[in-house]
Amino acid sequence: MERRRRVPNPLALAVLAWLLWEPMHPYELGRRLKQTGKDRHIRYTRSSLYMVIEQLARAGFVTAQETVRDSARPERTVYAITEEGRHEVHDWLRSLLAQPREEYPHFAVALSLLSLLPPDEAVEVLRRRSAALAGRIEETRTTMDEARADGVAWIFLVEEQYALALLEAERRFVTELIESLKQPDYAKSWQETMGGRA
Amino acid sequence: MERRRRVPNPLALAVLAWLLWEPMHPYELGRRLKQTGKDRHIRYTRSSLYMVIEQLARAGFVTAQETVRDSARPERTVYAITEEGRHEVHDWLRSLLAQPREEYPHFAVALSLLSLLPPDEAVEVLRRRSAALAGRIEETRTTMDEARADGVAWIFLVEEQYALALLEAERRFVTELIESLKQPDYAKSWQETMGGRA
DNA sequence: TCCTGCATAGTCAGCACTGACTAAAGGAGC
DNA sequence: GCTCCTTTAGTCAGTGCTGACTATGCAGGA
Repeated sequence: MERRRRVPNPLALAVLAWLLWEPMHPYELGRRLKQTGKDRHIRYTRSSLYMVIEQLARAGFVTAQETVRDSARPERTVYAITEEGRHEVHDWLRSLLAQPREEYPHFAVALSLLSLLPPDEAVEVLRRRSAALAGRIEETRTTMDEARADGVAWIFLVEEQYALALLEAERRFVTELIESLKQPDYAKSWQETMGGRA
Repeated sequence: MERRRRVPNPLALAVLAWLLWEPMHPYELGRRLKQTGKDRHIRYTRSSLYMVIEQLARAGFVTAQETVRDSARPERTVYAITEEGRHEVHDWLRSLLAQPREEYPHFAVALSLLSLLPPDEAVEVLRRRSAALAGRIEETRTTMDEARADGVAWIFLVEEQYALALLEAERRFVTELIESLKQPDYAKSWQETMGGRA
């Protein structure tokens, strides 16, 4: 199906995409990722950034162009994307968009063990989640509104729109789940099967 | 906020939960994870299972009980959960349920780069995704129906229900996105800004 | 009787990732 | 002109994870 990528870390895709624009040194890349808020959807730390760029260089997707010593700053290596790198971006992007991947949200694991908790405790923690989700939904909406007010086109906000859709779906799910757990027959059957545990 | 877990891998939570039931050897644990389909929501391979159990033992959440040499099979070490382990399961479970974590779905990264693709190409790949999503939705529904027919209680299917809710939300999102991309003014503005690239 | 394939059970080398550290320059405050 | 904090820029040790490998028993066919 999907052949394994030479550098599977999604951070690598973002790096390649920025280098499509112009050559840059790692620190600059990191700054742009932060500034444009793209780091909200990618697991990003400075050390992993350097690691990933090293891997990209080994794979031949980028090349070290020059080592600049601007005035007196620590020296910075500027990287440029290669032809192979350009190809990789497009191929990877198409495949990520076309094929849903198995994702493993932590919440799903927790849900599969929900029966371990007494019903009232389960309801309590899920209420806390619901409130937290409401907060995130609010935040995301604000971010998007502000961006739109700054004239950012909708196409550059699709990933936020997607995050919002998922958050809202999860919130609906949690709300319904809480209702189900509050039914007296659930409490009863839980007592019968799990009540006598250590 | 959330203090870091000694063994953060979610597979560890599943392992501890099974050991709550009775002591077991690693291979047996793996078999049960597969049989009950819990491996669909956890990143699971045999090697990571052994690694995780080793980590749990170091952390004091499980202890090696005995090394059995049943007839002639390779010897198997049986592990039991400790008091600390029991505590960890409940604490971890509660915190996973109560606090939404930052998840980093690959699709979000891809979406943030959607503007790189020509509109008609974007529409084409997203249509493929939509079809794939429909397939998964169908599969999940079937799995759940079969389980229910076998008398499995709803509480043991919540994680599937959750997966279904997310899949359906994503499908709706993709459908709407395709419609937006098909608008002639998007093609026009894409031509203007991106048309003249390499 | 031998061979092949499959299920059981576990090990390990190599690489990826993270948190913590280094180090120099710029600027604020006194 | 001195001190201290922040920003810029990058390194590295330690640990975690994955794919590929090892090894044994057993069933069934030729």
